[in-house]
Amino acid sequence: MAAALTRGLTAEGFVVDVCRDGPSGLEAARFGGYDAVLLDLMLPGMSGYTVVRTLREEANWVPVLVLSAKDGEYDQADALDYGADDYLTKPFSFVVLLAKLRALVRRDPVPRPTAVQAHGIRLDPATREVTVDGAHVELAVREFAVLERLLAASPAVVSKEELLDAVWGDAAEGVNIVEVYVGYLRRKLGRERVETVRGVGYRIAP
Amino acid sequence: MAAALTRGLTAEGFVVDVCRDGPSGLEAARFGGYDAVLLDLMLPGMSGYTVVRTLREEANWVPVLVLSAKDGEYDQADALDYGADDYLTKPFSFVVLLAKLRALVRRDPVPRPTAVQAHGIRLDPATREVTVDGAHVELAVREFAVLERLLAASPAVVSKEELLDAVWGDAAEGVNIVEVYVGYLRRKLGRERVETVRGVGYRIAP
DNA sequence: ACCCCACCTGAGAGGACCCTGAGACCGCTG
DNA sequence: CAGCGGTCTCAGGGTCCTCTCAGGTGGGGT
Repeated sequence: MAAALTRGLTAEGFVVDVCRDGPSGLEAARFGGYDAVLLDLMLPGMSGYTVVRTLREEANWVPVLVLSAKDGEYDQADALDYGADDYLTKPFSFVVLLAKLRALVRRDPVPRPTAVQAHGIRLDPATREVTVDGAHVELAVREFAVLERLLAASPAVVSKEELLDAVWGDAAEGVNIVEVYVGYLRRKLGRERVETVRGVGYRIAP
Repeated sequence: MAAALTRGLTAEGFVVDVCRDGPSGLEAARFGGYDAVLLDLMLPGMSGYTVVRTLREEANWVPVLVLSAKDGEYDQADALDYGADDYLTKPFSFVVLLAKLRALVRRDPVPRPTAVQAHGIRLDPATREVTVDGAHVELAVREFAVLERLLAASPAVVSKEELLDAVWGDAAEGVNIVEVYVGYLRRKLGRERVETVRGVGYRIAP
């Protein structure tokens, strides 16, 4: 199959390198400077999951398109949560593969971590897990949403109005509810983690 | 289905607005300031293709996740080529939808306006951080606004009337308040940082 | 040398802004 | 039904920002 894909992609104008096992693919992705990686999940030596997760942990955001015979829905979700950008199940159409590949290459190579992280606070949108300096913290849905917004903006300051709009939507009443939830967050994360910028809003403490 | 999705996404902490036809959806996407758009291809009034293509032609790059009962391979390719960011075919798994949506939302971090800087004074509008020769300085909202204006104009001189108009607006009373706030700034930044040009105004000292 | 006027500043009133405890409401669970 | 966790409103109280005012200072023109 690697040979067939190489032929097809080359005919479409792509320049293709092939690796035949996990470790060598990881090595190539690390240092090859590729525009995109086409990754099979079933690899000798190292699973595709491990490859993509390792890359992301190393802050390598090369676009990864995962390719697999598996088709359980949770496999897709898993691959995406591990940091893959897109997913194709075999048997797949070459036309679709081309379209997805082009879409990936078009994208800006901006860092896209699966988890948001700043100043000791880690938040994983997929698993709803939040840790502060490694310690696990339980958050309610609203609290989680507020923290997510603050982390996404960090180190910038987020106004109460923006938080209100992002978390409560247009039907929001007043900004006091934001103050209350920031209070809840401080109680759970630690008093100093969320900083008030008087007259402006809140931010994650540096 | 819209109701079911709204319920599910709301439970996950998303804020959801629903539009039931193409034109109203397009309008909402244009002006709603959304983090992402979930778009069905089969819409009354205007096809989803048209919606996403129109948005892209208007240079609106809001992330779009297309959702459709169609499953021909060319539909997927078409949607992606029209500018959609990702694609899901019905019936789809809610877990996968969530994963894809999160991947889209975290894609592009908000572009931060760059910091203003002049003669040892650095001011970052996003983080509201002000440093003088590297030392951090705390400023109130009004003080910040005055300094921002002075820095933006630097090395030019800014008249009191212009500062008054820029910071206090039309309802301004007298220029003495400007003098008072320049005094506050000098106290915090250092006496020599803001220079008085008698009869004209103020400027950042060279 | 003198004086006028632009500018500076300390004091203090008032209030905007923010935090928080108490409690109502709701849906879920045992 | 009682208990509980999550959500939200409300009012009281503390902090510090904002602005006014009046008196002081000094530059520069005559």
